[in-house]
Amino acid sequence: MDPETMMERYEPRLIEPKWQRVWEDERAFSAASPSPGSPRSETTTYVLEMWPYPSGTLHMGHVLVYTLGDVISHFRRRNGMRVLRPMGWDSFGLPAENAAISEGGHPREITERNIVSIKSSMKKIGWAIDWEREIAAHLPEYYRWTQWLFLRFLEADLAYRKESPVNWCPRDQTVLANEQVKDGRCERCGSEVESRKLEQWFFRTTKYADELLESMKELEWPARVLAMQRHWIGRSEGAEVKFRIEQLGEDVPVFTTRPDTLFGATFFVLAPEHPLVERLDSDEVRDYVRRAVAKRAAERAAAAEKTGVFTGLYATNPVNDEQLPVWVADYVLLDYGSGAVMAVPAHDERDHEFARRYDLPVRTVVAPVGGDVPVSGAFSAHSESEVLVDSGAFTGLSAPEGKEAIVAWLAERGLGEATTNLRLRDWGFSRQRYWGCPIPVVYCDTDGIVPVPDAELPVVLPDVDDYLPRGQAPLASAEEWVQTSCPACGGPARREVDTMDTFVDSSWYFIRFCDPGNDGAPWDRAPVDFWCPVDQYTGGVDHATMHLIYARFFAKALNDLGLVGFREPFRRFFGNGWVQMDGTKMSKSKGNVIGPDELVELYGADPVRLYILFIGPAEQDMDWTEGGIEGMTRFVRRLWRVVHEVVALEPVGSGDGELARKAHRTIAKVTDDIGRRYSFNTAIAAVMELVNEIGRAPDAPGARFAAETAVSLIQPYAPHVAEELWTVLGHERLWEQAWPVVDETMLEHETLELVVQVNGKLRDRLRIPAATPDDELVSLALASAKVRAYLNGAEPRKTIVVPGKLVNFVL
RNA sequence: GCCGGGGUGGCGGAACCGGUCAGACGCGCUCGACUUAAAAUCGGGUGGCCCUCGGGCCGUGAGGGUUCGACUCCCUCCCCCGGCACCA
Repeated sequence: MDPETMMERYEPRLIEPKWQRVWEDERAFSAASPSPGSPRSETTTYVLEMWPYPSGTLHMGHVLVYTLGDVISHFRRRNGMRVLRPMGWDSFGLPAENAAISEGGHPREITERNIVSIKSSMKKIGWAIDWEREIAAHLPEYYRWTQWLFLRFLEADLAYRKESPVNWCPRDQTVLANEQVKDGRCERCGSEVESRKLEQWFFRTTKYADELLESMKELEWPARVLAMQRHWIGRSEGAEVKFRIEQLGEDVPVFTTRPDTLFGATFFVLAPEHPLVERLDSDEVRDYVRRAVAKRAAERAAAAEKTGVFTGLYATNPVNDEQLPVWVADYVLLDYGSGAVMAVPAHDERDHEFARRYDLPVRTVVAPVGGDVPVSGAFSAHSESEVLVDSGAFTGLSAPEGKEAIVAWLAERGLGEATTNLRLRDWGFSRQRYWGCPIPVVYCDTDGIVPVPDAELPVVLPDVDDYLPRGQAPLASAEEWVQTSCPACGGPARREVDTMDTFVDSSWYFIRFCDPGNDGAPWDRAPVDFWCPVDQYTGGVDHATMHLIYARFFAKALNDLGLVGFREPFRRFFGNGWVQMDGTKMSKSKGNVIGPDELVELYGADPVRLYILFIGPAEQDMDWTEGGIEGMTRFVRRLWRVVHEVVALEPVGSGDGELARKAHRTIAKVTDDIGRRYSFNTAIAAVMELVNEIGRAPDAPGARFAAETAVSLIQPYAPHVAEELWTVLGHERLWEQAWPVVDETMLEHETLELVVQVNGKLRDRLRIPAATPDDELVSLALASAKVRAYLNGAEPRKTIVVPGKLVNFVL
């Protein structure tokens, strides 16, 4: 192909590899480490997207999230900021292990092969990534420090081991965190989750529950994500009240958010799994419990009817010494509150339903002021404006006063106290699988749980022959590895064979990026203090109650351990939507799946990058269509042509005409859309408008300025073609050029359209000089023949003037 | 049920603080130019209804309201998506 033709046609295959090579040679996007002691400043910025799991190929979701991050990082760099924008691999986890099981091979080989392939795809899209900081969770030089951090958590009692009922996935043969169970099913494979009692490792996430809620107000995160976290943590205010069961010699605590209704309690309920239930000597109760426990959680939740059985026991209501029959019922959950409730059927819907079914009394104790006490047996929802009735010495108090007074009365007598309850559970992170970070402890008959000394890290994941999960961790079969000596006494000991949840790896990876090569510590404080916390984090909202809570927990814990200087890891978070291809119905079996590699091959990286952000608002789900990408190719070609036309015609001067004004308005719009509004689609539309206008008058004064502006503004989205056209325009190194600056005086049109309304209806539009003083607008409007026709000689009752925009006459 | 987000042309979407006949930008469709022809490209048109071709009326899920003026604010309701769900 001769040079002439190359100049005339847009050829992504030629220009994209060319510029990718230049950036690599120039180390254009490598973030230099800060010099010792250099302080973090306003112009330091850490831009990060959630690191990918290295599955075989990229998908369009990756294209969206990393292009988004790319636009932000280019934009910030060109606005004079020093940008850290790294990439790494969340490379431990089940898919590689499952692939090893079904196809043979080692998860490590599969993972590393995938990394090579996915990285090469990423490079072809031309993302501005600092590849010199690449890290991977599965490498010993990374997981050594995951283990090291675990040991610090263990020392600080932020990690502990206990037996507890856990979510068990029968298919993946492993424990799942609560966060990984959706609708009673395994989030990953969809199997129905079972409950098992196992010894497990936990992180004490609940210790930070209050702070996790409280510091949300510092975060610039989408409301939906914060709402999800708030609900997940589920803090509720109430009281713990002790009910004595004399026959068992026990004080049984219950949690209630309605201590004001204590006088309305008419029975008492224990969860079927409650420890006290085991002590009951009744065939009827044992039989009921067996059936209730056998039901899986999902079935129990879906059950239409609440069921239960009377135990023959009575519990004493501490406020009036009434004897309440004790029932065992499946609607009470063991793992919330204390696993027992006081039942107030008049003021709790569930208790009411149960009371109706088993014909238990319903006693109203809260009623509207001055109103009638509801008919006995009715259910009444709570209202803050109601007062206590039939409540002994507390009768007549308002509901909030009653709450306070009753709790105070209980507290004085040691019968209860104000407390809060959480829905959040501690994070169980033991996994009975192979491809994860080994937990660095040993079990010794004499010394119990003994941490592996720091000097012996990493505990290297040994090779095993058989990854097939059998309910015990595959590592248990590596007998030589398992047998070790106790670091404390030197006697025989066995290694922990469970591995860590991969969310542990991803709870601290963003810190490691600041000091990726450190082999003496997980990180040094200086580079971390310089870059962290992450200023702009981007990823899927599906991680709202998993990764995004775990990482926040880690930041707080690491800060308390004195290891980092921040307590929130991600100041701003943007949650991107899902990408579907042609209405989700693409499938491998139909052979109509087109991946990013083929699209880049077919259309070029720039049109793909542009289109993924042009489809719609990036926070919404979107649908990729073939037709849409072709439109984007047309736009890039039009830009290409327009720039060459402008260069050939050599329009004189920057001009102050409409084209230059349009360019300045576009700068303002694009800057605001990218920098403040996260409105990536409308920024592209604005540049399209500008290019369309240049195309209509490529020889007009200001055309050259407008063309340069268009190329400069589109660079974060389409860096290859922008760089190429920048050289056509006679410049170089666009990626490090300052972002265009708006001339405020150029934002207005030379003339503007004055809208004239009569009674709010548009009746005429007048083109007037932009500089027309406001007080002349009315007389100009009145001069309009059309307007006079509508006024019909009448004097306007009222005249509204919006400067520079409209005049409205009200008759 | 509770919490969060939405309902705008044939389609994706725009309208940012209540103010330029709502519909930017793009897709699709359509007419035209170029071509032997097609593709590509370029130019015009494209919310609905009526029309004497000047324009008129209606129109942002439904119904009310506030306002000179409402896609935008308030009330009532319907529908869709996401999260949680016997959480006491």
